[in-house]
Amino acid sequence: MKARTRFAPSPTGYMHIGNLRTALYEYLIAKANGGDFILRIEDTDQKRYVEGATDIIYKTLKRVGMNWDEGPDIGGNYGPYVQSERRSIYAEYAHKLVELGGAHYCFCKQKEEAETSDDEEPVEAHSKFKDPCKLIPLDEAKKRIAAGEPFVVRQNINKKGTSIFHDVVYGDIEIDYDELDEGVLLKSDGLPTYNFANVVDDHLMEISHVVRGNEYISSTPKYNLIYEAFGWTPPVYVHVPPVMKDSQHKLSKRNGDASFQDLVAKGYLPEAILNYIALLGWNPGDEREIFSLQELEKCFSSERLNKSPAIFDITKLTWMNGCYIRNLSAEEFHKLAEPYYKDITKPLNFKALSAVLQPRIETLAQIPQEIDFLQQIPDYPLSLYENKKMKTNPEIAKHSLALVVPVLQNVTDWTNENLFNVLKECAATNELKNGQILYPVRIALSGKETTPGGATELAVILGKEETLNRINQALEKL
RNA sequence: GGUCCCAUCGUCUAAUGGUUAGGACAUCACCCUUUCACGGUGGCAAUAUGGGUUCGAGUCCCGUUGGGAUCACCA
Repeated sequence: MKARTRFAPSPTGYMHIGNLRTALYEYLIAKANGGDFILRIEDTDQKRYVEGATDIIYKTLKRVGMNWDEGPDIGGNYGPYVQSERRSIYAEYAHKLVELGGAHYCFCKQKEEAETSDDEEPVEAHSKFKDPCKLIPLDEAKKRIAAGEPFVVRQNINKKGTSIFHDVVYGDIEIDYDELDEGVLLKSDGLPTYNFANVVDDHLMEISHVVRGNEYISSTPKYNLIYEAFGWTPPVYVHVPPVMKDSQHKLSKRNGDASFQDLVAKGYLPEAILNYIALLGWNPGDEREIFSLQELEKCFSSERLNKSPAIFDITKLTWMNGCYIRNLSAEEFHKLAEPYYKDITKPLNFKALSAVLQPRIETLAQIPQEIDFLQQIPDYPLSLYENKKMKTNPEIAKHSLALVVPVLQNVTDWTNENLFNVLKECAATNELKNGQILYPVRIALSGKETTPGGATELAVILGKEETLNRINQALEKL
């Protein structure tokens, strides 16, 4: 049987890395056996709704290539795919569940009111089978509802003993029914809680595998009770451990941790981010680490999912991003790098610049600091010309640069290879070490101790005119 | 606090009860080299702890410690 999985985010803001990883695993479970991946928006909490959040969800999934087979924007046979549009469905099933004995109507005070009153807390009473509303005969409850009294539908936990369920990641889990709360299923605003909407939707949409954070483990028996009351079959559960910021804290937007779009803005490639998070809690069983989404589809197995939390390590992501950057074709890289050249108004050889940058950077955001000297040469101290290994100092530099100027003026084939040969020749004929020519030239062209590319590469990027300008400038300075 | 879950290098992780406990990132050293990178070679580095079971335990069992989760008209 083909798997059907769903990604069911609530539109509360940015795309968390942890959520994206959950979506990835859901997508992969579906695609690993040719199944369908469904997108469902869980917007039953109107207080938390953020305008534009669904758009971010769409864009992110599309950007990483996780295309959904059914969803709010493209429809499908199990719609609607937005929970707020399914309101009547939940109400119908909630009332049905009451009839089936799986829930009851409750007229108790709302939580906020209860907290402000100084009497004892009715909230506590609910958790231990003491809800007075359970004793209200169904007929009477219905009359009160008909009379317009506000109500919620609350789950019945009548079972005793232990509940056992199987989880793909954690194995068999036992939880005592006494630990379960009789939680609200349908709120007084008529909208369902997650606890209820999920069960109803997952069943109606024929979801086969439910992937979610392991914080839901302890409430899973409650969901199973609802499935049971309706006579439905529960899905296969895949609870995944959280993605951590450090050993103590989850990665979370609230703590200001990076979201997917933050990382993209910091110069990380979506493909690299996806690849990295796939490995946060999963491994292929061999030593491969670089995977495209298509490759993951082929080798993913939920059996290899890890039980323990994984710390998000930006350093390793950065390394992996560097791998992806180096694997880009020169054209692809140039296209991605170009926006970062926007502050340079000089007519440089930008293709050559990209070529020199590509093997040297790990994130696109590193570009500006690498190329800051191109627009304008910084004010640098003459001591930069001092270099033991290159056997050079300001005096030698002055001598070398003076020799180089007429040589370069005669060069017509302004390529790295030719320039390198010409300068080496210049060194040889003047009985100088290569470094004694090349090092000063590089400093003269950049004013920096370290640069992306060597002297001749910089010369190609700057062009003949600017190169000679900068060398002459240096000579004056010396 | 009750309950549930987790525990291998600093980090991500591998290891049918039998391996010199493997790989990757980071780090260090060296090589390559027109600086810096890239690339290459090598080094450092882990089974939280105490008991069992077993000829043999990272692996199975129990305790301890540490960490996380959950106990909402949030998801």
